[in-house]
Amino acid sequence: MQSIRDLKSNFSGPPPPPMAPGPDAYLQGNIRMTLEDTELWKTFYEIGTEMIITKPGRRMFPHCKVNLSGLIPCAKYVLLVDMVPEDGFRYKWNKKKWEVAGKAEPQPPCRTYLHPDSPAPGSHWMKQSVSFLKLKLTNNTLDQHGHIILHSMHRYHPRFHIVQADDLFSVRWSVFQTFTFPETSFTAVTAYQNTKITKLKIDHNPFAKGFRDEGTNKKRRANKDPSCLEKRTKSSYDGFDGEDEELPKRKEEDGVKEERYSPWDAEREHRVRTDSPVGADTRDLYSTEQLVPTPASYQSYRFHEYGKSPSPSSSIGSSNSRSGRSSFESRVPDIATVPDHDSSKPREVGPSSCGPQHLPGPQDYTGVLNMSVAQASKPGVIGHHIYNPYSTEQPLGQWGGPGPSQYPPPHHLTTDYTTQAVHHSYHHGNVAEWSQYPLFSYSCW
DNA sequence: TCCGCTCACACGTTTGAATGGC
DNA sequence: AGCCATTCAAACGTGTGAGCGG
Repeated sequence: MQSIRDLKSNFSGPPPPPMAPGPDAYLQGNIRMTLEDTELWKTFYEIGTEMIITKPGRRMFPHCKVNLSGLIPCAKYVLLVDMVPEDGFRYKWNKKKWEVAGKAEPQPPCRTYLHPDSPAPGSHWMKQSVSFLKLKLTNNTLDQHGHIILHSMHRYHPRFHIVQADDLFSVRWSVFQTFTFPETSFTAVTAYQNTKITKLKIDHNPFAKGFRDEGTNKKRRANKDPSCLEKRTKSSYDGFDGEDEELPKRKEEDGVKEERYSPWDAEREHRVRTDSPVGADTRDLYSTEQLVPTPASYQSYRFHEYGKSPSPSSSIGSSNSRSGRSSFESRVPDIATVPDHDSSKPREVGPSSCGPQHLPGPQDYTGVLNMSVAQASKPGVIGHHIYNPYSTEQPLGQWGGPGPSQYPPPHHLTTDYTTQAVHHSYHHGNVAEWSQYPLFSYSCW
């Protein structure tokens, strides 16, 4: 786990460089990704972000929104997000802080969320921030809607992947550039544990406006027994003396206060001393870039110096993604996307140096990528295959030690094709083992 | 008894179809 | 006929709190 001090230095680092790179920036493969709403994310992170997971699926708040630069304007890219366990533990909320409550449960089926605009030209991704608003988290391991499946009381962080690929067919042959942001890590919960998080969510999430104190939601509260209301108000905000004005005020403070990490203090120390079920010796496999076989010439411009990354967590991590190539060839990713494909939103159609751009509408990759292009909510469209996480091809237990059939030779990535390893934009002390959390579930390739 | 999970609920936001004016 | 702005209802997203089960 990254130390608090390290984190602080990351948070208080220099402001990101301008998003518009120089004309030759992309020639150097200098793809950059910055997280939006970092102040908000940090505010949550300082307290210990929690994300509700429900059976039907719940959006994240704050939701993931990133800015991209350094892409080749006319080359097409696919954007993906998956969730990676922070460690191998299950947690419990004990009064005012999180504590380790044992080993993690077997990892649920690995899901990857495909941004609905994918694939789209680099100019499309760079012209405005890219939002993953509709990404949903669920604890339903039988989920058929393509939501990302997580375990409650476990910690995760989102991982963003940029793949240069003309279509989803060729994703598997392309180079992945992977980005993570330490402040986006969170604990998946079925009900909020830390009342400070509840209040933060209510204060910042417009959908929760009805629960704010400012005079709204009178009807609901009026129906409550005053004593209960008092009790709730007292307990809910216990220890959180910040009123609405506090947050903007805090933004003006420089850096991050160490004491705000208190929810994790004990746990952090514990984890440093405790062996992760996934093993600690592979932590340096947590690479920024996950490489998939591709012609060498194709890669030449894609590798870059990550020290320049504008990520708030930019630091030099380590190492190559090592992999066996045997598994990627026969598997396809389980890619999830939102049911309501945003194909109706304005697309990149204006003139550009790339010539006319036609962003594809929803495409039917069924049978090719085995993706749940989650039209599940639309009767009549669901006819095609929807990924079954519990098919015989994928038993549970990814974490506890996958069987050979489940995880054929170490990785689907091979050093044979990696011209160069690129460091991750940050390094946790005990991040989940990379090999255990491939971009795409092995069951899907 | 404790703890985690599910569900119904009330409330607010978002979305898109319908309508009317120009 | 076409465009734009407004209205309105349905769908959706949210946290709450009671109840259930291990």
